[in-house]
Amino acid sequence: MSTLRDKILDTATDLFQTRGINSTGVDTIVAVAGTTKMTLYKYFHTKEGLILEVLNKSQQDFQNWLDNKLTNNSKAPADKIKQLFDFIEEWVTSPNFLGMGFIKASAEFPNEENPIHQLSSKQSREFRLYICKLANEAKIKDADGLALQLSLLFEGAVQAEQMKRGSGAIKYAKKAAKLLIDSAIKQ
Amino acid sequence: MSTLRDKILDTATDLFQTRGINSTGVDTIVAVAGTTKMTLYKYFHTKEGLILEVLNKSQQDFQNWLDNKLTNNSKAPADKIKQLFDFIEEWVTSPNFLGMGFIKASAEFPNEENPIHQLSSKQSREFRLYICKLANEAKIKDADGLALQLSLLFEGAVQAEQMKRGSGAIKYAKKAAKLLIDSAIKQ
DNA sequence: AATATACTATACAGTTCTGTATATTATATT
DNA sequence: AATATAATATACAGAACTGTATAGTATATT
Repeated sequence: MSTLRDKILDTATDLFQTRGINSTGVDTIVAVAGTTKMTLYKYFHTKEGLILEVLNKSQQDFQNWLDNKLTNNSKAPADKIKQLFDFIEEWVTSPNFLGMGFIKASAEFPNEENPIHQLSSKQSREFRLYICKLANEAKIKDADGLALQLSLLFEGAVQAEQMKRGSGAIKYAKKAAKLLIDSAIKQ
Repeated sequence: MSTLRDKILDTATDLFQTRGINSTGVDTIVAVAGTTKMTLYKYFHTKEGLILEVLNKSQQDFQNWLDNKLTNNSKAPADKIKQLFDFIEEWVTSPNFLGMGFIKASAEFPNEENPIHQLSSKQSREFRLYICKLANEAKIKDADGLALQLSLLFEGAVQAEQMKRGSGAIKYAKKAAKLLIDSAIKQ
């Protein structure tokens, strides 16, 4: 129920996204969150622990948001995968959008042995499996293949948007996704 | 003619890719390169200057390699764009592959005001324009749109491969590219 | 032989970083 | 009223970081 813990988590999430993880010191985090290091280290034993929690929460928030959007708006199971990129567009073009946590984290921690890298990799895999579930529900034959292709488009579009806000890349990713989905349905 | 300058540049390129840019100190670079900081700072006035040169050289090397592959193997201009992802696959699956410099750099320096971020963004744009040139030579109507889509697939596939080596993502990116190119040709 | 050039060795200034130790204050709970 | 809990304030250890100052060496060039 500690609101201070959440405040630290939210502040770190924002600073990591806007300044980078390695470029954000714990001193900055507590200063912006309006608390002290003692409190930060009480809740998160190490900076690495904080980073891992930030990544986990960000991913959960995104997945929950997306899943709610899909289940509330799609009637038939086949509609879900067709609407996927509509909601991704909504997410990417939102003024609050700051990028995808696991994409940036994996770049900052390129070593595959690193726990942060491993979590990023796991989150990427889980998101692909989520798309795969949608493809299976839509009775698509090569669900694995389509899911991988769509996840590539997704990560590419997010990457493009991270590099240059308002790039409009998501519009074309949407078109490409439509084409790939239609082609996969026909098979 | 200075071979020591090149040695520093090559060492930094490797360390930045394998350990991350912010996680690699100049002390580490000179130790691995077998020289001293005085020499490094003689050739590269700041660490930022070194980073910018590393990014520039990496991108030039990649673009030259790709362009040579395409001009040596493709007879008709329309073949070039069709073979693009064959050579990208060759590049990505090579044992020397360590990722795409500008993708990682833009994640480590997310601020759009930062010179390193700006160079990354410029390199991404230039690569897309290169694909666009190929699409135009192949007389594709919506060359801009196709180029953007292919660059998204490219960046997504590289991102996937950076996260997990041997992910096989490039195989499916190739299939998706084929589909998108065929669809763009028909229009 | 004298001199310029390239490089090395080393020490250090000044900052920033993670993480901890210590002491104090405010707020609930019993 | 007494006591546990939560948070603050502050200082600091110890390491790592960028960048520079100083002095010395090795190799060409004139």
